[in-house]
Amino acid sequence: MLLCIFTANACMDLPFDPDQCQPGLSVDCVIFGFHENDLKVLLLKLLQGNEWALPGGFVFLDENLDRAAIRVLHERTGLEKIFLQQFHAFGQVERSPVTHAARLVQEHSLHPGLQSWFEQRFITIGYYALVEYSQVEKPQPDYFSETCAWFPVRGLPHLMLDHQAIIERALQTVRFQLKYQPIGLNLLPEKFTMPELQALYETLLDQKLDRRNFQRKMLSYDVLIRTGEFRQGGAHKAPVLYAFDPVNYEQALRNGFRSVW
Amino acid sequence: MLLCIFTANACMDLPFDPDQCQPGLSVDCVIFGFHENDLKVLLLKLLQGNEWALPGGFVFLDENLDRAAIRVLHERTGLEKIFLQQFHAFGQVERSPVTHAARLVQEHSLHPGLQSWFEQRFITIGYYALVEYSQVEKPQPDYFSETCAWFPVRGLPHLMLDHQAIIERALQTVRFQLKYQPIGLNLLPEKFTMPELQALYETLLDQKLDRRNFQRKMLSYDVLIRTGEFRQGGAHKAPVLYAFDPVNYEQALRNGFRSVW
DNA sequence: GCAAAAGTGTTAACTGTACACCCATGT
DNA sequence: ACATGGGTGTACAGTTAACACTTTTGC
Repeated sequence: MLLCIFTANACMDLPFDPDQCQPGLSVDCVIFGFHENDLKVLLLKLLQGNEWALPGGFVFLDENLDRAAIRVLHERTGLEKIFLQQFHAFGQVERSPVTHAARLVQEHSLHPGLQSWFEQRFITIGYYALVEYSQVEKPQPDYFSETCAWFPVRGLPHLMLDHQAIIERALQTVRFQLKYQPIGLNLLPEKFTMPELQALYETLLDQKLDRRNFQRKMLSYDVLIRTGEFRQGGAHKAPVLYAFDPVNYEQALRNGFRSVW
Repeated sequence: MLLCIFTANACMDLPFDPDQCQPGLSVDCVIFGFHENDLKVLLLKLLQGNEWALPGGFVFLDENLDRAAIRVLHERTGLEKIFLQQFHAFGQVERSPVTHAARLVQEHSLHPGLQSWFEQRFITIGYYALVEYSQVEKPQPDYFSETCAWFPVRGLPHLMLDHQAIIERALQTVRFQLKYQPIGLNLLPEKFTMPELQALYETLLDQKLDRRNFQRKMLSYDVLIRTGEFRQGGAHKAPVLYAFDPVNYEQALRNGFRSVW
């Protein structure tokens, strides 16, 4: 069977060689972007079908798991060196129904030579990324999809398989992290204002925060550097521009903000 | 190749049928127990060899990932319905060197019919469990091992592959959780005293805590029930026995102790 | 009675919350 | 001038940390 796929690939120019991939394993990336006070997720529209899916991919046999996730992210967004975190392995049997591959082939969304590969039972490792929306100029669809676009997390289209649940879980993880670890690096431009950072927190938490207390608490975490510059051109008083202190940020990521005991 | 293993299994009575397992995937359980103010981990000693390993296993094709972890835990400890949490997927290429299986066969630790199965590149999903030491009467070795025993986390033997790193990561996760979520259910007997709970925290954190402040803070989390009974027979004043409130405990697990924002 | 372990209480320092006030900018 | 967004300050409430005192038990 494996040999058969390999032969198929040799003559049909498939996008990847299943024989070179870890069987039954995939990575899926929940790529969050922040734009116009709205949290967005990057999704792919499958060829021919009406379903959308998370950017994902397979893991080459000689490729580290994290590397595979970074590769997927890079192929879709062109970004490198961004914050990418594994958050959960999804391994329910029901998440990869055998009928799924046949349907995709029928709808001409999938090359028949890959049907058996897609009929495997898959476990997927979920990663989430926080990227700066404006830096992603042209999201690239992959071999299986026709469009790549941002969607607000509160207005997602119909998603393939359990991808809705994967996004939910990623959001939950991000919200939890928000309480105890710093967040915002890679999700905001290099220099940003305190109100912009606050807007990010308010969006993620879905909750209004007090401007003045937010500023004080944020500064007390000691992960921000006041650049001395200001955001000019706004309609009102020019706000101070901050940047993250990479060293302290990293440390806070590891240890958490508070030593409760 | 797969057919070959299947045939082998049919005539050689192997402990599992590789054809019925998710290829290249395993689960490993870091089972923590608490005894004599010491945090222990349950390990298996491989047949013939001098190496120890985490209790682990493979995932049947029709078995949920979590189920597989629960099964492994149950087979080793006899315990059911215990707190088991997935914490990380380990997917470095280097973690499963191809030479490993050959060496095991050479040392007669592994049946030659399984060599090719073990030569795959494996991704393992790490789970950690917190169990009550005394409830595990007789830890059971599996097909590949001769002994099953507890080791103090500060005195581990030489471990197979990257199992040392897996334990480290599990410990780190538990310590982080300790700050923000309740812990101790399943790790302590049903009824326990405040000093016992404190000893658990001190062991996990590797740090002395103030007895009086600990008690107050712990009670403020509202996850403890004062049973009204006392631990008799000690050399000194009989301490109050507490139990966890299952409902509040569950809730605190989900939401964390503090709403920081 | 004493030492050691356990329960309860007090106070001062710190942290968080809810505001008030002032400054800069475009209309 | 004034509406609006932004920076800084203050006072009160709540929480935490440090430490004292009392109770119980075995020797």
